Amino acid sequence: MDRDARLDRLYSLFDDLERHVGGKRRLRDCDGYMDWPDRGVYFFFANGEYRANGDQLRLTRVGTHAVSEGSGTTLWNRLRTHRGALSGTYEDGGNHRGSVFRERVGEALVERHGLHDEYPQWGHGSSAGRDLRLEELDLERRVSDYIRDLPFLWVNVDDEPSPDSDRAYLERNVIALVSNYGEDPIDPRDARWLGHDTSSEKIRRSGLWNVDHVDEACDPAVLDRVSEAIVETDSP
DNA sequence: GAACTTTCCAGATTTACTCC
DNA sequence: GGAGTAAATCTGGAAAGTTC
Repeated sequence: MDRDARLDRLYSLFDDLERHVGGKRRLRDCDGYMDWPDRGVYFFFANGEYRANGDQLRLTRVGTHAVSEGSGTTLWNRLRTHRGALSGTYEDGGNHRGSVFRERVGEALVERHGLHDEYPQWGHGSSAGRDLRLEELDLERRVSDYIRDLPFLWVNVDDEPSPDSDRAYLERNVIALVSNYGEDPIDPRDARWLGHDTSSEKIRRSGLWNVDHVDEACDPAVLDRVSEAIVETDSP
């Protein structure tokens, strides 16, 4: 099976998954009281951007969590980090220093709109004080707007936290399969895709908001593992 | 050292249960 | 059904830990 055919099967599996869980969700419509699996892999799709075949939304980011021994982080814990704060001091903002997805989206917004002078510290360091975070709040809100509007799916993969977990395997190999980095592009990104403005060559060339695994080879067996995971996934 | 993930904690919110 | 209470869960925020 060539890469084209594998991608067709992957997206066909996403169609199955969507039917299985009752449709894609958006983070703006989700909360932690929904019945999320404790652990899993999530797939964000581009909003309004379709594959070359014209009827399937284009995958834009793959992620997971609990890939360290002993980790207790849940799937929702990770998703809400990407979603950002709903209320409080940083209402509708978030913390891009806790979510590389947020950081990369914000960085691309800075590039696209020439905001370097306004946000010189964006992405610098692993924490920031209150004053700096308030200065960055407007951009955090724009990032939240962008991410909360992306349709996403997830699969339940609840094995023990470890770098060798099934979650890590799925994440790594789905990224490797979809990535256009070093490949003849399949489903090339729309010219308006925000990721074209990031400084990360891996994001621009892979067509994904991912940096890790975009230049790796894909194990074809991952498609069977995705199929198995769909069966184990319930609607929240 | 940079990039990214996980942990911790205090306070807020929701749910479940009991009693009237 | 409504009020009160306890338990469970979620939240934002900050910083430490892990991996490469």
